[in-house]
Amino acid sequence: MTPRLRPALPRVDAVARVTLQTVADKVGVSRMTVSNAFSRPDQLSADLRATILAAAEKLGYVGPDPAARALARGTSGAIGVLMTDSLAFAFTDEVATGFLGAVAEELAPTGMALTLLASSVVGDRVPARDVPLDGALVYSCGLDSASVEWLKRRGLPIVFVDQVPVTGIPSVNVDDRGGARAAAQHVVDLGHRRIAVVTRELERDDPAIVAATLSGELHVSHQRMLGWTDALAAAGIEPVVVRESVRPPDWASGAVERPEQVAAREVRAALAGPDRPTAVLCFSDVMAYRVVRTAEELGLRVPQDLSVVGFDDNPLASRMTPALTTVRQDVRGKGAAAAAALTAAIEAAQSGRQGGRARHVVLPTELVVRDSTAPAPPSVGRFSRVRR
Amino acid sequence: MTPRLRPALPRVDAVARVTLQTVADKVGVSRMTVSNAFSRPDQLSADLRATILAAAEKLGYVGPDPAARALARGTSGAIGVLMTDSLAFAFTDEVATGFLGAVAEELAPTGMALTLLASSVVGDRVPARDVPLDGALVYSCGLDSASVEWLKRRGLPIVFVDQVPVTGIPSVNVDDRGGARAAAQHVVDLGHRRIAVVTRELERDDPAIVAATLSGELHVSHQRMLGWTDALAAAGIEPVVVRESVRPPDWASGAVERPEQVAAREVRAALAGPDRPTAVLCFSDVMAYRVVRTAEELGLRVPQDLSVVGFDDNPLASRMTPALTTVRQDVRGKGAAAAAALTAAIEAAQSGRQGGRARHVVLPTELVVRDSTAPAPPSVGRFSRVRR
DNA sequence: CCGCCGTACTGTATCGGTACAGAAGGTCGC
DNA sequence: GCGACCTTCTGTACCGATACAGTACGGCGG
Repeated sequence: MTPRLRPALPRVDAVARVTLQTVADKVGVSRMTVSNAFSRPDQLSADLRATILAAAEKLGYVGPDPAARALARGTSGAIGVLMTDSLAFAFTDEVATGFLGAVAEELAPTGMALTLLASSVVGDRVPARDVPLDGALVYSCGLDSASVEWLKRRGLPIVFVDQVPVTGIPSVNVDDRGGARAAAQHVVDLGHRRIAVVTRELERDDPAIVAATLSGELHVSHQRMLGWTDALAAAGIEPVVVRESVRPPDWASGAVERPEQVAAREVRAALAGPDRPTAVLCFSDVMAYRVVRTAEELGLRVPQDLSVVGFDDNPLASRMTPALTTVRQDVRGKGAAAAAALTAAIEAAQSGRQGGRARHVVLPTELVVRDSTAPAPPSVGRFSRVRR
Repeated sequence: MTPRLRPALPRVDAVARVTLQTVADKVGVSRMTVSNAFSRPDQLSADLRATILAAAEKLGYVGPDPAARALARGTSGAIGVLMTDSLAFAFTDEVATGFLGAVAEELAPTGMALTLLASSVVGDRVPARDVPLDGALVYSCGLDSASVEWLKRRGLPIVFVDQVPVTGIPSVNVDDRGGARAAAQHVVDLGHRRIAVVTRELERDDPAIVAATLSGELHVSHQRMLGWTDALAAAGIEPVVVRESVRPPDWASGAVERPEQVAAREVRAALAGPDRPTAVLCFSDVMAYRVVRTAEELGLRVPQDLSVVGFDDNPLASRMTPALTTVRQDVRGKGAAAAAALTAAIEAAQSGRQGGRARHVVLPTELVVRDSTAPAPPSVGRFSRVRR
């Protein structure tokens, strides 16, 4: 009964559509004058403008159609943010909300709207390709880089955030490596020698993962790993590594556990052994939170038996018990910088300037010591021995 | 030096713009065929399509321009959410993030983007009027209703959330009045007789506030107030009312306090008197949190000296100490219902049906008793006497 | 009285596509 | 051998505006 397959829109012309022309005919002026009445009031006399506006009101004309205006002007008034597959992430993860809140605040004075783009593809809809936009932020995107490609190909002004910097594209990053190094050095300084690292999947056999790592899709994970090993290697320590998959569970193939459940199981196994680590460095505060809970379930006290360090300084870190030692990144500063860089790029593009060299911003990180780290417990277990 | 005043976009035609026509000329087919190659692959032979795609690639054609497509098809692939003035609110308030997260999840299978619209007006940019959209959610908008008017006038499919229902426009609400009634009844049942209410500004002399209340801009505040007084009046109790302004501080006029600071001062005054209330009903959990902190500063114990009830069941409510007694609303359910209603309305509009009567959904609320409420303390003070 | 200028409005050419109704040519059934 | 029919393309007519280069005209200085 209902013609579903056609994507087109058989307009609802109960009342034949009212356009500039309708109004122009009614008043007896040119279409252009009506356009000016709405968009460039200084171009016509106040009297005529009033007449036109009145006629428009009577006819039910509501002003220039946004889509037509976007086409003619070449501007749509919206800025995109390309996110990980799930849009809900933008509202769920406290680090993401902090970042986006700052972006929104920075954008407020420009009067632009903020369009959240999923990087997933549904049917033949690809938001990054199909939605009218003036520019976009690419924020810590997952494996699915097709959408990033689309944004680039469209020639939109874009800014990379938490992605590997690329020449020609402005980027905003955080000193992930330095922060991770400080975290690792911290536990080393506390005397820990058996140390585990819990992070996102990295450098596995899966070609897609390797490619993603190399191409910078997993840039942040990579940098933090480098930072940890900087400090650990210098101390002659080889960490135990637990990796959490970055792929969503493939329910169809019989995988019934979510990635974090799998990781939790592995963490539990690592913490249960006789040579269990005495310190754990985590990719994020959320992961650290799970590690602390797992440790508690195993009867381990944090920090007496196990030290745990997170990353991000998520609000969760100071809220949880024990308060988490972590590496703070200035999430809001990152958002503000990204938004500023993007508006600058958009303005440059619109004013014809080819833009003066893309800047690459790297914001500092800072170790925040709280209650989840303590000196290494006196050695126990047959392999334990403090070196030096 | 730089032509700043012109809003127009002097195209960056370093390379003359590549369009369908360019490709068509190159391949020697009609423009329409190239369009079909990209948008309706079933309309031409695989061979020709491959040829066209190859030529397009070589010429640097990236696919149909979103703005032009939006105009021609009448669809932009984005759904708007009109928010309170500050967009940052969308990422700051935990109730809002819960709602929007659910909206995003419900929208995911449609492949639509989510555009956040500030209701403020910057210069001559009015997002609600200027951004191409397929439909919009109007979420608990503040005083500034001009943007709502724009959405309505554009004839977009819209859904009201936490606004007063209007015939012809689908709406999703929560049983605010019933929830507030339950909250009030709860403290009455606990024996409280001196009760305060902390809410948003309502029914003041300011004509704008009155208008906003009547027109439903402050619908939620109004309903909750009605619910409280339902129960309190039945018990013969007249509450003390503290109102928090809904207007942002007018720094220019010398107001140096934020509305919540002003309210905090008034709450403090109310709680400091000899006939201080023994229970406080709050518009939101966030307000309740502040009341608890203020009480503590005054040396009052919650709940022994003062019972406090919130509203929303914000995650904050179960996180704080003492855990907050509150009225739970199903924020995620609200988001899912709103998104579903909107997609239905959009489909109806696109398929030409005039849509079968706008539905008005009201979701239930539920009193959640935690640790911030207790029986009224034995009466003290000269006016105290338990009635009945 | 003439040329110059500013104001107010108009004409034309896009902006870059899509929808829909053909047209051309080949296949199939009888 | 001929018409129905399918596949594959094409032509035309929009979608609803804006930009820019005029044109018309009244006032003003010389």
